[in-house]
Amino acid sequence: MEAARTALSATNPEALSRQKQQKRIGLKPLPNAIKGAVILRFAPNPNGPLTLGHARGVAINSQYAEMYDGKIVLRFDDTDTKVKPPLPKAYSWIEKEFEWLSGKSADIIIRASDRMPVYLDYANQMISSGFGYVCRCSAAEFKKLRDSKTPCTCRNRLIEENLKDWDSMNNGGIEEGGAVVRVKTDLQLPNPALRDWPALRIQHTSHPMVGEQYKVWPLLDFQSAIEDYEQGVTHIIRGKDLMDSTRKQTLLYQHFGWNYPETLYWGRVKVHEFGSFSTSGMRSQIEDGKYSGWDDARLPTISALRRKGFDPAALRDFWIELGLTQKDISISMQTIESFNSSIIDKKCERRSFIRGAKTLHLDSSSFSKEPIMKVSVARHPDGSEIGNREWDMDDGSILIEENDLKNNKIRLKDFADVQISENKAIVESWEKTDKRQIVHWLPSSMAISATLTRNKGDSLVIEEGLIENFELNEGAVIQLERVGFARIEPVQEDGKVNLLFLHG
RNA sequence: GCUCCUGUGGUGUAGUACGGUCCAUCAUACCGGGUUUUCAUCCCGGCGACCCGGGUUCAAAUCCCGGCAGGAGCACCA
Repeated sequence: MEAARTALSATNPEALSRQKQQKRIGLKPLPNAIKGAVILRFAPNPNGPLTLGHARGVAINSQYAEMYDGKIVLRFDDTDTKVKPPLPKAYSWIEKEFEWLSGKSADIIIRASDRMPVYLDYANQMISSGFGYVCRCSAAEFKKLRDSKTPCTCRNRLIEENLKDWDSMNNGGIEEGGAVVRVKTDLQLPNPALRDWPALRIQHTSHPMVGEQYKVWPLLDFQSAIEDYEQGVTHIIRGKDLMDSTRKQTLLYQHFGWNYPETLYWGRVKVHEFGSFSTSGMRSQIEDGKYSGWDDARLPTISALRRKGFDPAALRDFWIELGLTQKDISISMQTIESFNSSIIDKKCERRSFIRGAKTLHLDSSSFSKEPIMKVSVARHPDGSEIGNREWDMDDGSILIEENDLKNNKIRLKDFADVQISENKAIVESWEKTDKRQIVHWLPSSMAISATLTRNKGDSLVIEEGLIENFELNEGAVIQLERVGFARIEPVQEDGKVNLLFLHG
């Protein structure tokens, strides 16, 4: 060690006196990014609303857009009508969710299905120029040929013949599965996924947005590549499962003489509590009635998180802290919740919620002749939310949780030390005099019945209780004292208050 | 099978391009303590990691070689 130091002091003395390592804050710089000239895109399939996983794409892309004064394109990749067909309502849901998550709407919004003429035109160019061809082989036949690096018989036909087949693909003359358009690549490429990859295929099913006017639809690798070029996208950030897609698209760009955008990847994310996010899986389970809708509290959708009361800034902070690593990771909702707590705690008012209520009669006779009529407690302990909640004591009957009756000397929070004796709570002191347990409570006259729903794994647990009837505004996120955060759901016909548990 | 990616504490993450700043950053979780009229918040302390093996070097988390482990793609899905 000493020898190393002396060697160092001779050759590289400044190395001995540098600062301690700090953690980099925020996202690392984008490669080759010019401020003001960055164009990013977020391209979901509108087969359902956004999930927690999509939030990563929104958060990171919009953060980079902000860092570089760039633009962000929201593009609906809706070119599949069979496997993951578009859900018409999802388009506007996604636009709104994007806006909610990023705090502003996308700079440009486009639907691939509206851009079909562009894609078909490029496909036509590709065939006319000879770097694309119509392949009539079945998928299975082609796979065999591809694996042995041999061209299929369709590959070397004349351009005129290809154009003729292209026309009949487009006018419905060829059945679904009867032909695809392939991009010519080097068949000796070591990566089998890249050899003469398919760019467009036939779908005769009706598209929910544009109907039956197109018989040929581009696949993701082609549509996305063309559209990125058309929009001038400079940086693509996508999952690393799409690495081969980048390589395929780069080959296509070479044919067209274009430069491929800078591309960055992230790894797969699982959340302990939810597993992975499959929009189509959720969709079928909602249709089967297993979940009440996309905002069912058990689902990892943005709509469910929003309904529970997550703050979009917490979601953003969380994803930006995770950054852009290519590692496959498994994270816990607890981490997201702690981001959320730190944002919402200071602005959530407190309310008392009593489960398993036990009625006691308050006896303050040894302190005052007159019964106590009013109690005033803070909306928030730190005064971040200024003001008080005014409680009307009425006949002096109060409620506490049965669980809190284990001790017979307790402190009613913000009120009095009491001794429990049968059904009486006898006031011993107004001031806090000892270390006895502090419990939350409520005058009976302030109580209104309520339910608290929380998701435990894949089930919903509903607790009945009584909530403090003081400014219960629909949609507000409040902190139930000694319970946790919850959001007030729309009031039902029976007047009952429904609370949806957020987290502790 | 072919192709590609990734391995830093319980979970994430910084540092790796150009080896010394690193007895390795920060957060979260957990444990302990303090403040507080909530089991909330806040504060303090603790805990605990460079996948393995070689090599190069005065010096390796960082470079090289070889293993091992995990993940992804090879769809007429996105």
